[in-house]
Amino acid sequence: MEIAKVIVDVPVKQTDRPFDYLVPDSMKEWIEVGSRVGVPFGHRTVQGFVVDLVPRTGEESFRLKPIQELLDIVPPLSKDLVELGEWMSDRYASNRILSLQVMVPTALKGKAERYISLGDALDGRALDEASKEEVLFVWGEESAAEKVQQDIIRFVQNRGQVPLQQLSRKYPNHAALIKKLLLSGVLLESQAIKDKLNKKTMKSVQLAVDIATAEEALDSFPAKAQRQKEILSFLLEMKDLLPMPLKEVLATLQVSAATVKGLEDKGLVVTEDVEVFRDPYQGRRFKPTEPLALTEEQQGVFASINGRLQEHRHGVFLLHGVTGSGKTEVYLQTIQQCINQDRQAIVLVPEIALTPQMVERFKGRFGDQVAVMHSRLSGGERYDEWRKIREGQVKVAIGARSAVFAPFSRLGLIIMDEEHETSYKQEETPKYHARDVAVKRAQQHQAVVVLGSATPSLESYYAARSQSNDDFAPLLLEMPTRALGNNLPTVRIIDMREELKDGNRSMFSRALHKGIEERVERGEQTVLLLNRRGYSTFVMCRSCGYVAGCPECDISLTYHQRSNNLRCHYCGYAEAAPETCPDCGSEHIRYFGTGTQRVEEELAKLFPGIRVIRMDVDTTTEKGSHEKLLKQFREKKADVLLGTQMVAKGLDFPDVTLVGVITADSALNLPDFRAAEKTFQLLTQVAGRAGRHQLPGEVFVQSYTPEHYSIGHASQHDYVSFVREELLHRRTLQYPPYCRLILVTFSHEQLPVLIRLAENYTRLLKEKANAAGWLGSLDRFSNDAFDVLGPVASPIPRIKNRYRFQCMIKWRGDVDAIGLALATARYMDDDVQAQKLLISLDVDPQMLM
DNA sequence: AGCACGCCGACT
DNA sequence: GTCGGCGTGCTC
Repeated sequence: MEIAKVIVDVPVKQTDRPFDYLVPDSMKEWIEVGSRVGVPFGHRTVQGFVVDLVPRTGEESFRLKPIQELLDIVPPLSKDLVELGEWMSDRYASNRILSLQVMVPTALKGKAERYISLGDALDGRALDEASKEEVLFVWGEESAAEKVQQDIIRFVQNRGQVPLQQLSRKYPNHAALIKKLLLSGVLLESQAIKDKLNKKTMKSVQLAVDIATAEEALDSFPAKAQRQKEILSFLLEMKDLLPMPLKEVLATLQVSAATVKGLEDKGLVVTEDVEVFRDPYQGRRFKPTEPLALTEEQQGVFASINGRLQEHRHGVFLLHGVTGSGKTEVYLQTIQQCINQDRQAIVLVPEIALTPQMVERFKGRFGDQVAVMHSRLSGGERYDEWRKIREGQVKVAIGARSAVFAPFSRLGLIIMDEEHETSYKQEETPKYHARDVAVKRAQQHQAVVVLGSATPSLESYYAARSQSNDDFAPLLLEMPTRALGNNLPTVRIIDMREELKDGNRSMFSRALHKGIEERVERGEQTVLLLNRRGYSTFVMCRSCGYVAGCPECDISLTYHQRSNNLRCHYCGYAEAAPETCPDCGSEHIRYFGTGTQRVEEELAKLFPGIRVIRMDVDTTTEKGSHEKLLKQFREKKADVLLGTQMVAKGLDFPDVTLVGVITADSALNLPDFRAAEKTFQLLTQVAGRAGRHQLPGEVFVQSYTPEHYSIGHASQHDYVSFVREELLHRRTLQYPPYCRLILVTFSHEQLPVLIRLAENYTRLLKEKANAAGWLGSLDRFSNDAFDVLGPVASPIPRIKNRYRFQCMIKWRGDVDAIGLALATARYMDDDVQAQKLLISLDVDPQMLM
């Protein structure tokens, strides 16, 4: 007999440790590390994951409870994923259960359901014979309730087991009665874990006898059952594709289900429920693609990566390639090598719904060996794609952040495209960065990681260049030229202050205006980008300066045209859009922030008859709408594609010869040390959208701060110079990559309490760091450093009526900053409990809000 | 997180 | 005298 260590699904720190359970003999062969189980926990049943199995030692085990149920035949997690989960919990200060849960589809987050069955107070005897008197005797009740009691008991008896919910729904006014029946032992309550959704099945037809017998039967078939004969001969023809969905048989042969039933009665075929995989790409055809001949540059990069792959040795590569340099083809051919080794590959993309073209290329090359993990898939679709991976039906998984956990058993390669994207960092617990998880997973599997980008994050680039960072030091590979040999487009920066000075108050500069005009005349296309990061359409009164804000969060409300209301981004609060100022009654209330709708209106005014496709949150909420809009644009059903960031990513249209950025600098003023980096990345990326094919491209960037180095270097396509300048700033201010950050956020309902506790925390942290001899070394150029800034009010100082303060830890080298930050939070457990303080840690934060 | 146990107010 | 309010503490 073994003991299983189980992490239970109760995400609080008191239970954030393994609990011991006996493994019943019946499950002995089936329970593994990574199994999902239902266990009795306190007075209820909860779901948990087995993280270890140890031999039973004796005395202690008589106090242990046994595992109640095993929830899957194939364990959803493997040993290496369980280890990875533990690593994540340590690294990102997360509960163990949350780290494990994030690795499996949400469909497997089961919850206990209560069931009612007949208890032994009736001793199994039929109700009519024995129990009527007995039951009544048990509670000594009379007539009125009598009938209902009998009803309930019969109901349960007939079904054996009834979900409590169902029973309560049927007898809504008799909760007390049910309770009594439970107490007296007539009814019995049990609990079992129920998954969020079931496997989808489909009625299918299969031969019930072997081929020879079936053929024999076919020859001697009674003449009057011609239809049945047709079916049987069809099934024999299709014998390699059995079982075949019943629907398909009926549709192909134009027969009815009754005919099939006739065959079934003869014992020649059977119908059965066969598990089907929902395929979100079903019926879609992907143009097959053949490997392209690599350029010399691509060949060199491919050789480096493939060399390491063939050695079955872990390695990380940072592939810095300009837009259009053909990174994807390198990925594809590397993956082919990986598949040839009978190993599997993961492809990570920032947000898969935004890059349908990428999916098409992978599906086109590898067909149904590819599983796609979309954020817009339904829970069931997601689960099915995941099972294809777990059950070894596919060789390649492509998806966003969480695809890094794709449960492959022989992982050979992880590719992360657009490595610099912030969406790789999860903002909810566990706040992991897919890049770091990818490196860790690859280490476990002796696999290769390829980080690709035209604008690598400063962290990765610096680590690659200096080769000093011991955490991970990727090897730098460069692809500086475009694969098709065409030039990067000319970028022209337009000073909007000059435009204003010359009396042009429109949002389009004269140059951009002329550019669009020319494209429309020539039948070429234009992409217009509105950089709205940190921007929103807020409501302000021009008379008194009133700004509509959320009553529970200190943040301005966003105007939504479609529903004509104002909404809070953070808590969902909504109110009707005012027509007059609620404060002073003035009618001069205006909606600010240049929305895409306003640009669209302006375009329509300036260029009568122009066809515009607008792509923003308003027009892309529907499933598949994104793809649809892009398809329309590709088919030249519009002259202009107008949108926010989402138009900048990975799109490739042959007839786009002009890209316009309406306001390049709207992100530059944000309180974020990465503002310049983000601006540079966005501009570089959008500039890469133009002139990728035969036609030469042109890019116009409108800006109010054209002298800013991020705009200047982006216009020259000069990543290296930008990095040099940006690194100087980062070093001066001591920001990543020269140190690492931990953001500690405190929240509480009362401001004074919050401030006191936040200050306590910071003071404690400093004391401990001081005692360890770490503190204050940040300014000096020492290898080890630790410093704490704050506490200060968070950039959003109140959310859902809780005030927020934060402090920032900067550290580097050989100090256990994460451990210390966590230990200090634990030290304040009493306050957390008694004062209802919340402390949250974000290791290596991407957003400082 | 749940859920039970436990100790003090407004009701038959 | 009882129903029930939610504070406190535990869960293999």
